[in-house]
Amino acid sequence: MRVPEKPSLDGLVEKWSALWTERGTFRFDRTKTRDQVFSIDTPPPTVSGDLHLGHCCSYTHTDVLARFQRMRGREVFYPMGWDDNALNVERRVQLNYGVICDPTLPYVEGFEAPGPRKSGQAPMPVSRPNFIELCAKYTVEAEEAYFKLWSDLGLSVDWTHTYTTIGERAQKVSQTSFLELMERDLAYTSEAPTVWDVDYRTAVAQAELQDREMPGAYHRIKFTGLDGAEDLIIDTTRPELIPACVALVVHPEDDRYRARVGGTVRTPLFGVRVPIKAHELADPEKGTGVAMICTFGDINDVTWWRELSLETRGILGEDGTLLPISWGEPNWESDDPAAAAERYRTMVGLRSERARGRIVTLLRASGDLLDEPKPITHPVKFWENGQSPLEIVTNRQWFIRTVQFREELLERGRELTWHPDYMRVRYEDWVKGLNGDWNISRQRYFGVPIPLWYPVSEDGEPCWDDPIIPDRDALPVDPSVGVPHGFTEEQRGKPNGFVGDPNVMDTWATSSLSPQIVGGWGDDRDLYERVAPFDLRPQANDIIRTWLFYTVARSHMADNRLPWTHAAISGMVNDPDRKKLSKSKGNNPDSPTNILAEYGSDAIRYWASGARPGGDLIFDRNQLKIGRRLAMKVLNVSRFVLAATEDSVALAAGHANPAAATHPIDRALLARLAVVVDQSTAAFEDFDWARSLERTEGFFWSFCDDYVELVKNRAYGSLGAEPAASAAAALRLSLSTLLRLFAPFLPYVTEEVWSWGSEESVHRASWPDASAELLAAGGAGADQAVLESASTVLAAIRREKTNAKMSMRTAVKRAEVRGEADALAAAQEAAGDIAEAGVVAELVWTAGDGPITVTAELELPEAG
RNA sequence: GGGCGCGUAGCUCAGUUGGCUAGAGCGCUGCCCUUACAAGGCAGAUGUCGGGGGUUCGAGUCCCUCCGCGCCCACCA
Repeated sequence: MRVPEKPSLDGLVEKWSALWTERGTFRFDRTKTRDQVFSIDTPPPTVSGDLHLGHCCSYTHTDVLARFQRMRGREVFYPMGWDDNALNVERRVQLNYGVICDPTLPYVEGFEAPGPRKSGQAPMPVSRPNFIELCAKYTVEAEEAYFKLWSDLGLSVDWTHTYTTIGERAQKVSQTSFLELMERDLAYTSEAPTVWDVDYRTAVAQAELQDREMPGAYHRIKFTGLDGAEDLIIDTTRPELIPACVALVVHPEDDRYRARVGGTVRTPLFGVRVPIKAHELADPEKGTGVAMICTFGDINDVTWWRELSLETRGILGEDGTLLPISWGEPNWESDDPAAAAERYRTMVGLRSERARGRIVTLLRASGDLLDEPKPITHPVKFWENGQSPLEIVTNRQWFIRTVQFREELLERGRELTWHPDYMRVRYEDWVKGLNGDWNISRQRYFGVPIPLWYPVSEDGEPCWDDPIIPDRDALPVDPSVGVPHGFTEEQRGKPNGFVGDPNVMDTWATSSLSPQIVGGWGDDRDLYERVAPFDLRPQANDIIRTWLFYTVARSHMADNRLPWTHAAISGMVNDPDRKKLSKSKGNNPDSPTNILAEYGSDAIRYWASGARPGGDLIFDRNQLKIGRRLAMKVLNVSRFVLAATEDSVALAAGHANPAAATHPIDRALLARLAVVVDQSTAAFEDFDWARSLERTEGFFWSFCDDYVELVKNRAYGSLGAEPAASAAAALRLSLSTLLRLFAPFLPYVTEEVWSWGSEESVHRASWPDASAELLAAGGAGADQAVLESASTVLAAIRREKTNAKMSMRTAVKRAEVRGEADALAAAQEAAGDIAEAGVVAELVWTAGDGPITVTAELELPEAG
């Protein structure tokens, strides 16, 4: 037993993080079988973002659950991954190194990046391989920072099972899975209207869309009626798309326009004849009830275009600017091609917003703008990390089928156990609202390549529908570098040669395979069978529609089962004004590293663990302070218990003398603690870490404030050896139990204290068992009222002293305790302890009515 | 527009199937260096449980309704 004189929290994080690693405390034992294992499909954090407290929060929740399961005897498979395969990384690299990728450039050996660019300075174009090198460099550095934080936070991860989503193994799994889906026609390519980010020049998926309130304006515009028919008036926020107009649409039931359906009008400025169509999606209440269909302004346009079989007049290029058009040619017929061309010429090369300004001038001049634009704010779709509104352009993409599995995926959602249960609704809403298959191709560079080549025909055209598939054992491949069987590099891009697919996969297309990647699927069947399907998917609620949904979908398609049995969903961290923490909002209080240094890991974990499953958490320094105080209290009370009871009993559970806790108040304590253990355990089994902590903490403070105060002197031996042994047994057993109950939450301080009396880690100790330990040691059948009543009497005596403005050490000549008979009798069982703790010479018990009251006659100090 | 969650002390939150005078911590006020702990301890004050209606012997808890906040989905001409 090595109990320090002056215990301290300083240095515990460094000390124990290092020792746990050195001793392999959290190493996964892969000899264990599936039923002995508890496997966790840990979220791989996106390493491109800034570290913030939200990370600390949800990862703490996972770790707390992992530690509980480990102590319960499960062999915990708890790996970590880094999601470094992403457009997000490219964004950061562009910013940090001042470069932009230009795949046409050749590789430069020993390239030095210019660094963050100054305002007005253009980014330096670099080759694709150079760009990827920079991405790799960036992710390595970023991952070190993440590792440091996770390690300091005390995550009990087995770091020998770490993966990155850009790593070779992930690429292989991702490409293998893609090819399997392709073989089964569950992945397909198609040229179609695509939601497009014009800055990053890539497609994005439905799940990555985000609405932002943006200023806009209604423009009231006249379409000319033909053959004597009246003009039709529309309201639009996007007049610049008039050249892309292919039809007008009204609701079939709208009497104002019913007669016009099937007719034709002429577009303003460009003189194009467009049909008037009817469709239920047209809302008579919106604007004039007539909508302009353009190819394409929004997702509705795509629906109308498809369902009404309209023409295509695409005017937007992949960079978001208006393309040149040959007015008068097929598909661009105009009643006055020369005028159309003259007007349109001034808009070419502009992005939507500037083109809009330009066309308003033109419309005003032509008299087709009937009113001044009426400013409004309206929601506009953005890529969640983008800066410009999304456009819709038509090009070739790869898709994974999801829509046809809607019902089956809903069923999977019902099969999964959600913590909390109501999070299932978000999943169901999302699945019900799927409006297209999952677009997995991204026109980017730092990602898992689509592992395909395409033959090039005699006339130099790639045959997109006839891909050349690599051998499975050659995976992963990068088709921009590798050459397919039967071809040579010289044939790349040549007639009768081949081209590589230029695209990479959406990051979710790889991270949705995290169970397969980390579980050894494909390469290590033995491991996979020991861990899959996983027990737990922990994650935050903001990525239910992406990561959770995609993982369920992939598992359903590949294995026809759920990837895991439980999903534990965390909330978000908000600032005190309930706004999401975000650097751009300037409310990111401090880096987690600084917070860790200031309050300590246990304090952060305490704060994080206060969030219920699914519940949001408010950043609150106060809670951090309390957490630190709790850790300090654990240290101090442990010191007292161990020092005061040394040589009485051994610390570890099972070594306590079961017969030793004989005193009624000690037995009452054990009985009460037994209830706490049962409640904490039940809460944990239901994945409710917050409740477990709350139960333990509540007990702990009353243990310190009341019980320890009551029995302190007796434990020192003031009432003799046998009463002291009883107190010592109860104190030690309680401490041992409390340390283990706290261990998942406060791993550092509990490990420190545990180490004073044990060579083993508290994190490999067994979770407390109420009946085997506490009830067997004397708690069985004990009257808990003894502790409660004795505490009440002690508090009343303290109150007397406080009221008299006297020290707690002040002696009491005589104290009369009045109260209802049962409570009195219970307190009387602890008379000796009360007298010791209150420094009472004579205790008098008087039965009466009502709650316990005490009248104390204090030993007043002599005057002068 | 549809849905989910939330609304309890100045603040952050417990209050599990309805049951004694509604709790904790922080903050506030006062007292105390008490040999585990002064970056501490002890004690005290503090509430129309968002509003209104209903069921019940009894409602913070169940039902209806309204208000407010957060989020998700849809719409976004």
